[in-house]
Amino acid sequence: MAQGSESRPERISEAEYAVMEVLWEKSPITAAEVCDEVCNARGWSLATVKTLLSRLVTKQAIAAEPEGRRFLYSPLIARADYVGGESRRLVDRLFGGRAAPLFAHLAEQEALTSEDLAEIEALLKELKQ
Amino acid sequence: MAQGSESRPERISEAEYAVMEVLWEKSPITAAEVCDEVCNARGWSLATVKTLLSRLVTKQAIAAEPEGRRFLYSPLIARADYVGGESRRLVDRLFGGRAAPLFAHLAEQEALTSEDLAEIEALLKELKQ
DNA sequence: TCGCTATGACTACAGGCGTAAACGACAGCA
DNA sequence: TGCTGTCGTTTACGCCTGTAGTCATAGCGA
Repeated sequence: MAQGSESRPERISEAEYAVMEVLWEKSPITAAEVCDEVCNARGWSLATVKTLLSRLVTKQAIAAEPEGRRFLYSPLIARADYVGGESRRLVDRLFGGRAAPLFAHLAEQEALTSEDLAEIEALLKELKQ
Repeated sequence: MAQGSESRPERISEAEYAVMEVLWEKSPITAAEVCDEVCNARGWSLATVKTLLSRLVTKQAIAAEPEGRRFLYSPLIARADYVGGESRRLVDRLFGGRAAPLFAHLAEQEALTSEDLAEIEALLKELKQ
């Protein structure tokens, strides 16, 4: 890890993640626009979204650029990075870093569609060459 | 929602999970024995372990059976259930329930050892018949 | 120019978590 | 029989999270 001190990705909570998803979908956007996307779905008020945005700014997960008298928010961390990090965390924590057991679990739970299987198979083929 | 009230698996926090791991490894055991296993590794005092055990009992994740004047604790939920649930949560939250993208991510991050690949391949073969 | 309105900052508060000390009961030893 | 050490229980407390209200303010329309 070493030098990555100020880039430390402070943990993003679940509510915050919902906001991030909107920004990843479309950015830069205003707080009101974010609210349009999630307030209904989650039963939030605009105030809640603003708080979450502030916290994300503090955590350096997003940037706020002044536009007139309001802000336009954009993600600072890539979706792939976050998702990758979380996946890794889970695999490390629950499966000792090994991906195969995770896969076995999903298979056991029948959480894998035949589509999934086909895609994974294709990926495997790709990885092997 | 309705009826599923008492079977609701209350969320287990990360610290609690560390305790669960000990119980899954060996049970029933006493609080002191749990402490032997984790206090050093996590820098906890016995008191902390006791608190976590109580909370787990409240959450009905473990059972406390009186033995003399102390308790022997045992897991009430299976490791596989917990692990499976958490995996599912992650896949749902981050990948819309699809396992293939998770797999793709792990592959991209080179989080897959060749061993993993072999195992997954074997599993795939099994699943296909 | 003056009040309305949209906007971010600040404040709030309850609940969960991490960590632990204090307390009270009790069993065993002296 | 009284002390002491061992248990589980209770209480504590600060931080993070979810959720939201209030405040000051800067423009915009009248």
